[in-house]
Amino acid sequence: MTLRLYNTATRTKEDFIPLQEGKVGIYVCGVTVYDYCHIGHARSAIVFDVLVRHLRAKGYDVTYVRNFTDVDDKIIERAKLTGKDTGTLAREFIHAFYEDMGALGILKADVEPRATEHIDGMIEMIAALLERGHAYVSGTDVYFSVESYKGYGQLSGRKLEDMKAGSRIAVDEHKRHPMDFVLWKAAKPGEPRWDSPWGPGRPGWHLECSVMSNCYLGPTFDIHGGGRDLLFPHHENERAQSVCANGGEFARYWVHNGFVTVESEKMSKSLGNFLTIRDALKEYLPEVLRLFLLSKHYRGPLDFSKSDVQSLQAGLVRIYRTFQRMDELFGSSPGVSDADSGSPFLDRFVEMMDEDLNTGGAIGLIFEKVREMNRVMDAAEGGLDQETRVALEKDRQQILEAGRTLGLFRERPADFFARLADLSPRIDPHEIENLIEQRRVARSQKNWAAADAIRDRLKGMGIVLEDGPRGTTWRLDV
RNA sequence: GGCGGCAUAGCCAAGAGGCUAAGGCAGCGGUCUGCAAAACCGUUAUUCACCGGUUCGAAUCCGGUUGCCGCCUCCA
Repeated sequence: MTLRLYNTATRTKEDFIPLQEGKVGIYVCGVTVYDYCHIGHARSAIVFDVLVRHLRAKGYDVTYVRNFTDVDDKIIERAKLTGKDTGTLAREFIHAFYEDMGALGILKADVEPRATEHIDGMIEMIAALLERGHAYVSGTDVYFSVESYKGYGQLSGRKLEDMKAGSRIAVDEHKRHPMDFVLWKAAKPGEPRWDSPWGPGRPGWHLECSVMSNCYLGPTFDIHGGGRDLLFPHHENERAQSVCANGGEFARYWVHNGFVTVESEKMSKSLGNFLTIRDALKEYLPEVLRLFLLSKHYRGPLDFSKSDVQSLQAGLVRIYRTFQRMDELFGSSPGVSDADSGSPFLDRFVEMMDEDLNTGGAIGLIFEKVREMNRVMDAAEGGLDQETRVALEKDRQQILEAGRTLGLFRERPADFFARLADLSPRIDPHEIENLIEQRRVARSQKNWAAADAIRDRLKGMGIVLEDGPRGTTWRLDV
């Protein structure tokens, strides 16, 4: 089966055929490390994490490159504000990035280069662009000339003439064309600087991705990813530089993820709805966020609303409850040889994922499977025969397999529910156990009124009781 | 002003020419239970923003209308 990917460059879904059979090179624009990552960064990271996992599950040998932008105007500005030097600031937020993304189960990329490690390569690329007539020195800076590249605008689907007419482009006397962009920027006093043939300064933002992708993946590679907003100007500029300097095709498939809004509003610091990953993790479990962010197709916009996240949480709870029920029924893992191939469920799952990463549809499949498993367990009230046990375990293994691609179901059910309970710190297990014991006594005397009063009291505390054959258990009402 | 996207039940969301329009959440009825909870069963869109067109056949393709949204400036 062939993966089909929507290619922003052609605006159509295409069969994914890698440059070299069996191998995939993918470059994803990472973050600028001057602040904590927000839920939008999380979506992007998860989308490409899932893309890479899916490619690997399909047997591809993937080289995944994701950069850190650790020199940039915003970092310099933030460093000034906090009195730190830019290197320290960048290191701190790279550390925070790993903490946040690690919590969300996002795998590390194979190569995670930092812009400041590739200054030499950037200087070389600027020299090459100057030599080929695609760049010019103006004052203390070096600019890329967009008019020197006839393909400029092709990727994002715009024409230079249209952009010239746009009123939002600031006129800059140093530029030959308003859309020309800086390749090398002279350092002002106190700013980080590197020596170059054009004087001390720092590279322009777009340059690093051109240099690093070329360094690790070559002048032509398979997939380039990033947020929708990076399409223009960043990706357009990146492509222009790379094609002009290296002569390759640059990226063959462009994959862009849609934006996250919060309660229907775009995240912005002025609105105060800037939701960081670490804040979101105070309220929701990592897998709840992950499931939520994957519940909708990656290309569309996604609104992060409390009620929608909670409805996905309720669904995830049901899935884990099913796993827990199996554990109770026959221990944590009876061990099933996964040798037997031929799984209609996994075939359908892969088929869904192959269709431009239809994670929403794939999740639907998982829920159907979960219902089927519960049905089987309901039916086998008296006890499970060996055949049924094996079938159930096989089902579980298949869901876990699908979960490995989505980065879900990594927890043991007991841990999942414990962590869920930990998010509500107000509860006192001793008090609850005590009340349950009182209720047990009342129930044994068939004093239903007293028993129900206790249950109502716990209900008011957000605790739900479940009376089972082996006594009463409690859980948080979710 | 330029370019692009989206509109499917109470909410979220798959489906991209033809089997009864996935799935989740919420609701309602039922099985189970002392009563509940959980789980399961049933139920909730004769219809996919609106109007035309193409077709034997359209939620899916084409044109138009309306309404949201994004990018065009640093941004995942």
